[in-house]
Amino acid sequence: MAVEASDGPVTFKKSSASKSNQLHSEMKNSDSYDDGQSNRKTSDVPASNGQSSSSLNGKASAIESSVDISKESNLKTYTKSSPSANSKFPSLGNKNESLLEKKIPKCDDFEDEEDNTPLSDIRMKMNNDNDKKATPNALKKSYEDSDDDDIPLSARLPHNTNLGESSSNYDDSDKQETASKLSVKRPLDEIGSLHSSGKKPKLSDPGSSINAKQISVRSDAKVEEEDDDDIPISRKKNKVVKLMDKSSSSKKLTNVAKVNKGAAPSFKKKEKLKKSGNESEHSQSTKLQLSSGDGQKKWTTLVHNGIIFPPPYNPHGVKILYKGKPVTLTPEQEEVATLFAVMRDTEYMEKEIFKDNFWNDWRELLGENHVIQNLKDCDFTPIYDWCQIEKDKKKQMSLEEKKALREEKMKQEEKYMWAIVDGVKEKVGNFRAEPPGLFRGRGVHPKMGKVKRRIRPNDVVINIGKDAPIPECPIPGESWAEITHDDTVTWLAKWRDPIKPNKLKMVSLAASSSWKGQSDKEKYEKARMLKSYIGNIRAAYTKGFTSKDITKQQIAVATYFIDKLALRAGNEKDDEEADTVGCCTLKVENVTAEGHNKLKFDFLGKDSIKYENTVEVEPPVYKAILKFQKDKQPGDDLFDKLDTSKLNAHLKELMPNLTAKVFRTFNASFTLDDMLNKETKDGVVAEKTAVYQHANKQVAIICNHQRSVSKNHSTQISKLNEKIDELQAVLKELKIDLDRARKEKPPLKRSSDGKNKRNLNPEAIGKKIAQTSAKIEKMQRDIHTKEDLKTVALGTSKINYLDPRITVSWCKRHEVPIEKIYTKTLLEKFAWAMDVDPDFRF
DNA sequence: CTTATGACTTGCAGCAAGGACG
DNA sequence: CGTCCTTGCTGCAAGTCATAAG
Repeated sequence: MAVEASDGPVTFKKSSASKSNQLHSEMKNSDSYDDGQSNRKTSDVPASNGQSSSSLNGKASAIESSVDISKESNLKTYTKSSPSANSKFPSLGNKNESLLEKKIPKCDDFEDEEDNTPLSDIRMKMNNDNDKKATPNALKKSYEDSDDDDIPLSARLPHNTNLGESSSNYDDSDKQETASKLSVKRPLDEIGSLHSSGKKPKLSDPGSSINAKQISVRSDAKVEEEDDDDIPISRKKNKVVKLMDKSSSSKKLTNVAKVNKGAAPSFKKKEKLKKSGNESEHSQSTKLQLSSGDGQKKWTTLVHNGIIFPPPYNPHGVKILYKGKPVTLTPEQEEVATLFAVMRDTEYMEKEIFKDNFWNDWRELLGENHVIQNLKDCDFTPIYDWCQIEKDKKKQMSLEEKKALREEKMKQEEKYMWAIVDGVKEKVGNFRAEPPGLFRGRGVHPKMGKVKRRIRPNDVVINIGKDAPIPECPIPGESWAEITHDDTVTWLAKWRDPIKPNKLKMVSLAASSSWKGQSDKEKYEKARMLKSYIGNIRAAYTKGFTSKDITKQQIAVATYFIDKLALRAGNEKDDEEADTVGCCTLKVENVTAEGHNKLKFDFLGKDSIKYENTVEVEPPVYKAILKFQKDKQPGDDLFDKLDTSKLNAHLKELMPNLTAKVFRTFNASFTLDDMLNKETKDGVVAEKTAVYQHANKQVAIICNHQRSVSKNHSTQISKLNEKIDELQAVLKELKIDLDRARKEKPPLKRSSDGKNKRNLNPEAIGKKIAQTSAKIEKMQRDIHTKEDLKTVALGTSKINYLDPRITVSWCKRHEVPIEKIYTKTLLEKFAWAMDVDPDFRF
């Protein structure tokens, strides 16, 4: 393959390759993918922030309740093979339209695009000049793609005709039918009625904090819903509630577990039985009918209980020392002092800005004429020690006590954990107001150390259905700032960030919710669409490299970077934030021309993560960069004629809804799909998951997802090495024993303790040798992967960039249990992708 | 147009729960 | 069967991008 593109202008050389070296030089060896060439460097992550947790934060871990159920449903869906997709993602119609009318799904852009895009010709042209030299997989692939670009889209993506509706289904011939037949999808109310003989379910459990006007409770309860149809809703509701409780019980857990692990691996190949009909039943949990468009109505009914606040500050009365003397503080002053005290052994304490900012804010609380006149003379040790003791006490608590505490918390929080959206119960993401704390920015942040004051109900705007009861304000005597009923947004509550007052903090549904699932899916569909446009786009920007119009030229080069290097767009930032850059905000000093068409990138990107990479670029790009840098200072903008909105406006001319970030998604998913399909061999599951991990790692490298090396990394490594040494010694002895045994001599005494060993026959010794060396090998592999991944973060791409359908379909094809790849929460998050066709390709 | 703001996604680190280990 | 380690999950900061406002 690859042939085709090889003559064109765009040289996507080692993009990923070069990047791969990016993280550490260590990994260069042994990694077949990092072939080379590129000059990667080690980037030392400036791991900025040592967070120490303040004891104030309660972290409640989200508990299983609903989880299990949904899991179950996933499995179900799974097993029964794909046909349910449609119902899961109902068309985007308006709830009010009759279902039947909706036969032809309304497609967003996707469909249209395809139709009117005259890609073919353009593409053809392109192919001829496409050049893709050492293209790394991703790009290479894309090139190939562009090759088939001449194939009429319709032919290429036959199934996608209805993208808007159900892109995931490749062959939905029958589904289609099904859909129109029982266009159950949709409106929950409708679904509700379906199941409940037309009445709107009423949720009126007095005990429950949520009173929904209409609830048909699907997702979680769906299991039983089916048999419940004739039960009066009110009762049903109770049942549902119960069910949910149950779900957290171990019983349910076990069931699920059984299903999973049992004889039926999650991804056994199944013949695809396509039944039409009854899928609607299962299509539950995700009814995504939201349209992607903005300003669109996102919901009809929305019921929730608002948010919960941290408990009020409980003064401990411990005094700090000022110039050696104890000072009594008011509770407010003490609270802030405590926030500072607990940060004693973080690296923030070495940062002057941090201390200055803290002092400024604290001083305000102390008042002008306070005894305490400077921070330097304050000794917070007493408070620090007190906190340590408290921490220890907590640690010492018995298991029961801890459990009781946790349950207590759960009980308090439970009502906040759920919202009912259009009758469907959904998990809420973060329903806790952020506790007060000292702001920790990442990198060199001008505001670090500022006091993040306590959020009160009066700061919080609640967004809720008109007919829903207004959540009771959890703090007596206070009240919400405002109640809105904005059905064009998906947040349930918001407040202004006290640190950056023009930033908002919002409470919305959890990642497993339909809202999130739907937009996630749309995101990946958009990226997939880019696949068919990419050839074109590359041709276009290649042409632009030499444009006389400097703006166009800059756009071309910027797009090239975004495509090739997966750079972020790079919005403008103000001085109140850490100084980081993205593509459009690159400074002259961030890119160095090193000769031979090599450009060295070196800058701090999002979260102040260092991006360091040297790449060979197209000669015209190289020239263009030299030109852009000419007559500028190091700190000047490289792309002075450009900003993200201009760039995105341009991208939109090339493909509908295209923006810069789509390239990251595209490159990531494409790479995964490509690598999985090239690398996966027959073998045991562990080998396959290793392939997956390897692909995942490449993606992480492309996206520059780093993590800081854990503090005890080196100790861990040396421990492993020690063990290996020990085993090696054992091995040596065994070999001697083997020799002797063959000569029928008894084994020597054990060197370690001088005791006698059992006299074994050669076979037995041979076996031991094999075992031991296997152990050694395994440990060596462990060390290797550990080193390999010590600065690479795989999670971010798995969560945000890799189309789960690639993973799921791959698992199905290769009989890898999906649980080997996705954790429980990820399975929930990706519920929408579980029933993908095994043949799905990105 | 430019700037501000709002809505929503992406990102790393820390923590705590769960698993491996001796 | 406690301790050490690993890992998943949450917290919240920091991006992107559309749009409203000036």
